Amino acid sequence: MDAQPVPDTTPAPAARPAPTGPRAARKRQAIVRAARDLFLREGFGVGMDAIAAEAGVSKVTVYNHFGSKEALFTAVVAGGLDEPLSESGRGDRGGEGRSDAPDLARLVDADGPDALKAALADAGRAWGRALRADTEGRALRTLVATEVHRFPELGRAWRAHGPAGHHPAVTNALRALADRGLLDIPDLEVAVLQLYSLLVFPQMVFEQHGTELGEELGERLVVDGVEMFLRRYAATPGPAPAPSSAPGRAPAPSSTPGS
Amino acid sequence: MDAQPVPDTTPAPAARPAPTGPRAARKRQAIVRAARDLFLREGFGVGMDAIAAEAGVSKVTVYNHFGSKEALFTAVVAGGLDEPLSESGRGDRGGEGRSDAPDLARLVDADGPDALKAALADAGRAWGRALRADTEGRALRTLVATEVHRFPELGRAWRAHGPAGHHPAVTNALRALADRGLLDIPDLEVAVLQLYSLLVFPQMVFEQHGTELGEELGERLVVDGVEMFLRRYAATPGPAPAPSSAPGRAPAPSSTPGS
DNA sequence: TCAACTGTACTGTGCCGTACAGTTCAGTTA
DNA sequence: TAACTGAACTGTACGGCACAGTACAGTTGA
Repeated sequence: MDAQPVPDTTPAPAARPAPTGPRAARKRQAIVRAARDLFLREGFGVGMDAIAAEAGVSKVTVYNHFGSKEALFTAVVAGGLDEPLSESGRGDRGGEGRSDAPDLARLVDADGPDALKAALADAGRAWGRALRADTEGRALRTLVATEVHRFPELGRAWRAHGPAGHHPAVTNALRALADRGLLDIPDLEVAVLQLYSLLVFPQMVFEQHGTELGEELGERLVVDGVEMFLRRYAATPGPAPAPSSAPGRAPAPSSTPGS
Repeated sequence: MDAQPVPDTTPAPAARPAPTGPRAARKRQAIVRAARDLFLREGFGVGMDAIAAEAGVSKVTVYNHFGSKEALFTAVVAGGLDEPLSESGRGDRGGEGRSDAPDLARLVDADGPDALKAALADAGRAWGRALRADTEGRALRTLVATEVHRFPELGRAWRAHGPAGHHPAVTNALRALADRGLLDIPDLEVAVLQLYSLLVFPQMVFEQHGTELGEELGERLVVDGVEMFLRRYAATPGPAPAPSSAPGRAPAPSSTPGS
């Protein structure tokens, strides 16, 4: 739009300095909430009047808080990305269970092959549940995917919330399990991706295509995926399990798990 | 919103009967092509003037062929879905290689574990290449995902082109391999999905998030994914490999999305 | 020859962003 | 507690712009 050489030294020459105060905070939150709902439901083409009306706020107030529609959009998206389903109770249709993140502690604390298998399957089910409940997140992803070319500044926050979002936690969990001799993982990065591939990616792909991976098929995929993952990475009980500097705790697991 | 009793009995009272003739066909094709390019690059918000200009055609001609912008959009999407990268040579940036579909014949004809492993890896690489080259398809998917709520008629064709697009071919290939005793697959539907999960879904998920699964990491995933798949499903060489020539156990023909 | 196409100018509409006059709220001082 | 004050908010109306769709007279091509 404007290619004027705006001096960065004067960030807001004539721009209102953004309202402050307790009431302003309430209004601002209402605006962001309404804008998110409408953006996710109608797309970026929704009008500012509609947003202001939905927020119960005058359109001028919207422009006093966020200088432009694009600024509002980026604020909404950035905020939505960092607030997966945070405590702000969305009374209507938001996710009910707090099962957003699977219990990774149970994973690392697994003290045997059977517990590990159960913990992995539970993690897969939790991921599936979280994905299924995260309608907003899904809409947000597709919305950003289409509009990111017009808002390059979103690229960073967008990429940060890609599939590598909570990789570190899972990576650490798998590494801990490998150090304890329960798993034998030659390529940790690949193993993490494979775990995701088997347990969560199918649902993501199906959902992105407007289809629903059925409940029953999802369960079969989780169970069989865990089976597959463990058949590949479960440490063999015989030889020295942990080569790294891990506390050499003899695991003594059973033989290869049955079907 | 609108509850007006529009008489459906007169579907096209004054609508032009759509131009015919050899010239009209050329123009029509040019319009569709330009519209697809612009829709995929700019989104549905692109102007009709821009589309007409890109097609080298008057705007009136566009409206003579397609009565409205929405009709043009649906025509473009429907056509684009059914023409993945068909022979119509897209000179500019379209996919170059004809590697769209991996060589499934080589898969079924594999005469041993090593050949099977190589064929699977090659299939994975071909899928990755096809996905990487299919920029249009990716943009089309996200575009439809965002606009499908405004064009419900697209839902059917959309869902049909989900991840289960070429499931049947792969399913048949795996079944043939199982019948020949090279694989031991208890749940065929799950096995097909797992093969996809390991070989192609990672790239799809990363691409949908604007990230790029690097070439090198992709190769590691293919190699390791094939390893994992075969470790799970390779028939044990010792005992009787093939239980029977009949499809041993494909009990769940549940609502598989796609044909 | 006649249908299809072109170029331009036009109407109408929807929407972003702003101006302005009046009103509500939150904190401060007496 | 009560009056005061200024920032924040409201409602409406408007400028300007972009765009969907049309009218019309002239031109091209099978």
